[in-house]
Amino acid sequence: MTDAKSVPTLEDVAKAAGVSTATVSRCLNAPDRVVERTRTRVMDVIAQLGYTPNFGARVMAAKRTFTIGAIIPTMDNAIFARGVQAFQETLHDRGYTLLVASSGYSPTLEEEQIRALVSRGADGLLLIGHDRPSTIYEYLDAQKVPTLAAWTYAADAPLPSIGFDNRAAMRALAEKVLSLGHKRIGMISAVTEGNDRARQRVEGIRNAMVAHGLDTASLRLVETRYDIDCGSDAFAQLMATDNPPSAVLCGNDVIAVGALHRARDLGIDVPGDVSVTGFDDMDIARIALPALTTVQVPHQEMGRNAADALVDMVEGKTAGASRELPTSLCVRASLGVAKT
Amino acid sequence: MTDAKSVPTLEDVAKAAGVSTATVSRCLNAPDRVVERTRTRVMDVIAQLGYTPNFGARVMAAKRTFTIGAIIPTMDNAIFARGVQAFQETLHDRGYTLLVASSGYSPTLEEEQIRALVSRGADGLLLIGHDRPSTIYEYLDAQKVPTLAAWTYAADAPLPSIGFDNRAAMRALAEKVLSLGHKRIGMISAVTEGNDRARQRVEGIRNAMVAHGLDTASLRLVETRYDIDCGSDAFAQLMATDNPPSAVLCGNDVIAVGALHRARDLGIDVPGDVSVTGFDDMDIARIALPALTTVQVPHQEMGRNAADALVDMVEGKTAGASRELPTSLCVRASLGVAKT
DNA sequence: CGCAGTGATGCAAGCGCTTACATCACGATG
DNA sequence: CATCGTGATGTAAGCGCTTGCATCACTGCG
Repeated sequence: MTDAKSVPTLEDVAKAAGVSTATVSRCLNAPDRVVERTRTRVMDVIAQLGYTPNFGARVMAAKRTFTIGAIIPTMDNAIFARGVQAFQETLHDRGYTLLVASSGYSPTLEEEQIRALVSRGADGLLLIGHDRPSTIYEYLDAQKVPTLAAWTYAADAPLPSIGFDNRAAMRALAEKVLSLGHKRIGMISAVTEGNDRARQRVEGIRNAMVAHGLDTASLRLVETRYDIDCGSDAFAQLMATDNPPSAVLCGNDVIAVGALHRARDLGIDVPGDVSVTGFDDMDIARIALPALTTVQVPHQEMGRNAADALVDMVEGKTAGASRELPTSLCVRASLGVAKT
Repeated sequence: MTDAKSVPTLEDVAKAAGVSTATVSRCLNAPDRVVERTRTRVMDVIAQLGYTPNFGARVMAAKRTFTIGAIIPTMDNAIFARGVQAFQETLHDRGYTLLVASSGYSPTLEEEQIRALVSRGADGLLLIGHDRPSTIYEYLDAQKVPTLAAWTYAADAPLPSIGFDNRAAMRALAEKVLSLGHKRIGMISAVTEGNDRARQRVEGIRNAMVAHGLDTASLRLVETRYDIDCGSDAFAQLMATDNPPSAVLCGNDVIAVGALHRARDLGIDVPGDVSVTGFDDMDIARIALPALTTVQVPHQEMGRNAADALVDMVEGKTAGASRELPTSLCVRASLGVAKT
C-alpha cells in the first residue's frame, strides 16, 4: 500500500545530517544563525534527499504562509489580467506568492472562494470593488485577514482601497462626449447588481448629463454581461429604437468592441452616425476600427500599488492606506461631433 | 499584544457544545456518523462562533486539501482564460478549488510556482505543455503529485496530456494556405524556447511545405512575444524585406491581430497583398478587420476534460488517461488566394 | 433478567514543523 | 587557573486537526 520511499521530512534530513531538527529548520529560516560548515552539510542533505518543507505543518507552527490571495470576478477576459499580473510580480519581489481564484461575478461563489483562500492560510486578500454582503466583512474581520479592495477607490468603504474613481472617470468621458454636442445618450453597462464599479460608471454619466442640463431620464440604459457578443446585441437593441442615440457609452472596452463590430455589420458609420466609447483602454481599444475612445486606467500601477499596500498591511506596517490613482481620457476615432 | 477574541478552534467549539473535538470534527467531515440532535447543536455553535477549520492543521492531519493548482504561462492575455475558467468550473462541481499561478513563460519561475503550489498541498497540478527540465518531473514524481499537461497532446510525454496536436493543427492550416497558391510563406512564432506548442506549430508549417514541394529553408521565421505590439513589429519586419511573403502565418491570434493592425497602418491590403492567419480562435479573431482565419481550439472542452481527468487521477481512479481533442479550421476573410 | 450487537461518542496519538529555552564548548578575562 | 560571556546546537512543547480504537448506553433477543 504505502510506497517504501516516502516524502522526506525534517527529521529525515536531521538524522541524515547528524543534527537536530531545530538546526535544519534554522538553516531554512534563519541561515545566519547556523555556522557555515553545518549549514552547508545540511543543505547538501536537503538537496540530496529532495526535501521540501511540508506546508501544512509549517503554517501551523509559524502561522505565516507568505501567500496572498486574490479573487477576481473573471479570468475570461483581459480586464483584470494586466493588473493582476503586475500585482503578482510585485508580490513576488516582496517574497510572497499569489493565488488567484475567480468568482464569476457571483457573490456566493466569491464568498466560497474567500473562505477557501483564508482557510488555506492566505496572509492577505485582494478583492475587487466594495460591493458584497456585510457578513463577508465580518468574517474577514473575525479571521483577522488583512484585505484590500482594488479597481475602485472609496474613502469611506469597509475596506481600504487602491484604485480610481469610476464615477469621476466616466463622468469626465461623458462630459467630453456631451461637449461635442451629443444629446441622445445611450449606455451599455455591465450588470450593476453586486458591481459597484459598474454602478458608479452609470452614475458618472448621469452626473455629466445633469451638469449639461440634460434630463437623466433620457439616458437609454442597457445592462449586459462583459462579453463581445452581448455588447454587440445590446448595441443593436439600442440602435433599433426610433430616434436612436447619437453616442453610445459602453461600460467596458469589450462591450464597446462588440458594439463597433455590430455597427459595421449594420452599416452604421462610427463616428459618422453614432459615437462609441469604451472604458479600460485594453489592447483591443487601439486595435479596433475605428480606434476606440476610452478611459485609460493605470492597471499596472494599480497592481503594483495594491501589492505594496497589502504586504505592508500583512507585515503590520500600516493599517491599510487607501490610494486614489488618476485615470485619463483617451480620445480616438470612435468619438465624433454630434451631427444633429 | 494578542487580541482577547482570537480565532476559535475546534476545541472551543467542542467545549461550547459540550462534546469532544472528535465529534465536532465528525460533524464537519462525516455528518452521518453523528446523531441528528448532536449535530444540530454543534452546527449551531459553529455558526455562532464563526468557526472555520484551520487549513494547515487539517491538511496535516488528513493529508488532503481538495485543492488543484494550475500554472499557466501568463494571465496577461486571454489565451488561457477560457480554458482555465472551464477547468475551474468543473473542478468546483467536483468539490475542488483551483489555485492559479503564472510563470511568465520563465522556467525558473515555473519551477518556483510548482514548488509553491505543491508545498501548499495541491492534490494535483495542471501544467501547460511538456517542455521543462526533467528535474521538475523528478520532483513531482518524488512528491507524488498527480500532474497533467494541457494545451498539447503527446502520447509519449513524461506527463499524461489533454489537448490537441499543435503540429497537425497548424499543418492543416498551412496546407489550406498553400493550396491557395501561396509560395512565399512568413511565420511569426511565439518564442520557441521552452515552449513546445510554439515549436510544434512551426514544425507543422514545415511539414506542410514539404508536402507541397516547397523548400522549408524558404520559410521566413520571426520569433516574438505574445503581444499585439510585438506581432505588429514582427509583421513590419517581415514585410520590409524585398519579395515579402504572400502569406504570414502567426503562432497566435494576438500576434495576428497585431499584424493586421500594422498592415492597415502600412497600407498593405489583407488579403489582397498578403494573407494573415492566426491560431486559437479567440474573440478578437472574429472582431478583427478583416476577420481572421485561424485554428479553432476547443478551449472549454479541454478545460473540462482536463479537470475530470486530473480529479480522477487525484482520486486514484485512473493513472492519467491522455486524450486528444480535435481542432478545426476557421477560414475567414484574412486569407485569400495568392496573387502572384 | 442477562448478554451480544449496534451505533454514538470520547480518548489520545500523531501529522511535520517552529521556537523559547536549556545546554554546551570555547576563548577571553581578571 | 577559575569565571564568565558568547554563539552554536539540542530539547521538547506545542500548533489544530483527524482518526483508529476504546467506551458506553441502548436495544432486542433468548
